[in-house]
Amino acid sequence: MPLQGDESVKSNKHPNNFPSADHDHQRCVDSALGKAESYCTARGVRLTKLRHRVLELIWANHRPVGAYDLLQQLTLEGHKASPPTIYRSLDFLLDNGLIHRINSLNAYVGCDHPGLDHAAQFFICGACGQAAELEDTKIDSAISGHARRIGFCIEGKTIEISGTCANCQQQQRDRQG
Amino acid sequence: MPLQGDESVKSNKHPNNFPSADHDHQRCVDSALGKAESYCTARGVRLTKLRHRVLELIWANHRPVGAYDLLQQLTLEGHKASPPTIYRSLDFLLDNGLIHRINSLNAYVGCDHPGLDHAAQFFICGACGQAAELEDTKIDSAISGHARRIGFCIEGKTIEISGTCANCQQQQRDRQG
DNA sequence: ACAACAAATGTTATAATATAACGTAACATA
DNA sequence: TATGTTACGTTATATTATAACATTTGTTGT
Repeated sequence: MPLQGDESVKSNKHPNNFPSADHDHQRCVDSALGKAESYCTARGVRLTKLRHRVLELIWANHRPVGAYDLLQQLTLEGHKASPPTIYRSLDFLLDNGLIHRINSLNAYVGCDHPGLDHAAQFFICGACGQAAELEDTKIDSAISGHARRIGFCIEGKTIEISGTCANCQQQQRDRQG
Repeated sequence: MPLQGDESVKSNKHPNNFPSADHDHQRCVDSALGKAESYCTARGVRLTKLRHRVLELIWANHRPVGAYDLLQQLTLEGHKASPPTIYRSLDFLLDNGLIHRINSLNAYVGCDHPGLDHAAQFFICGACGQAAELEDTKIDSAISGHARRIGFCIEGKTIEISGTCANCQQQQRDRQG
């Protein structure tokens, strides 16, 4: 049986949408920040030092993070910030599609593919706290279809599914026996 | 051509899910409150005077209403209420499926069919402020299907589509042309 | 380089939403 | 009617977000 590629190379593609605990997260961060930089350059908007740092803090992991958590982080780093500082950065990042707001958590999470006008859908694990962004065309077209039938003109979508991800379910089974 | 039923009888069934401005709203209220009462009796939980009144206030129209708006209403009625009062009633109503919370608005809206374990989906019109609850099985099965494929165990769903309803689009066209 | 304007950030105060903690009253049941 | 439970009252405070205005930083034209 031939080798099917080098299995020792950790992939950042997560077949179940949730990153494993041991994935190379630095690659996620580098990729996201890199894309953000080129995207802002291309659009002629300024990813300032502050905005860059806030985005980086949001990308600390795959968990949605609250505005005041970010504020605290900045403060720990010696940046004497107040709420408007962080909310303005969040607004910029939201406007430019670099992050998403999770309404059910009042929290913010990084977006991997800025700029695309994508209908974000989130699966959010209550156990590990991670949020997986997807763009399932079936979900999207089911919604668009319904909107069309009732003549509703869509402007924004909030699709947030909470529950337990496959990884955490497995861990819970392991723990129980 | 034969008559196709009495068209002078106003129906509370709204083909596009959004109630028309002139619908007989008292029927919505009576129906909802009636169902709530029997549902609570059946389940052996107490729809107290306060809870009943809060539910009634929420059903004042089809617009999601904020906790502090309800509080103000109660206060105007001479009930010296403070936030915990209203939030406890809201919690009760939420727990018993008599209302839903609209996460994207931090607001609460009445539910027409309590008790059913239904996956609520909302279309929310930014023009008239009304929210239409639906249960589109295609949307729901698209989400369930995706969850199954990634092994995600669903606990709760937030599906809130914002935009403009057909009625309001028509009004906007009338106004312009 | 400099003036003039625009964009971003700093700063103070406050709004809006929600909960903790503990005391009192109402209700249910034996 | 004693007893326990459920609901409600009350005070204080937590959490999330924005308004308004001052200052700094960056950009552009000259």
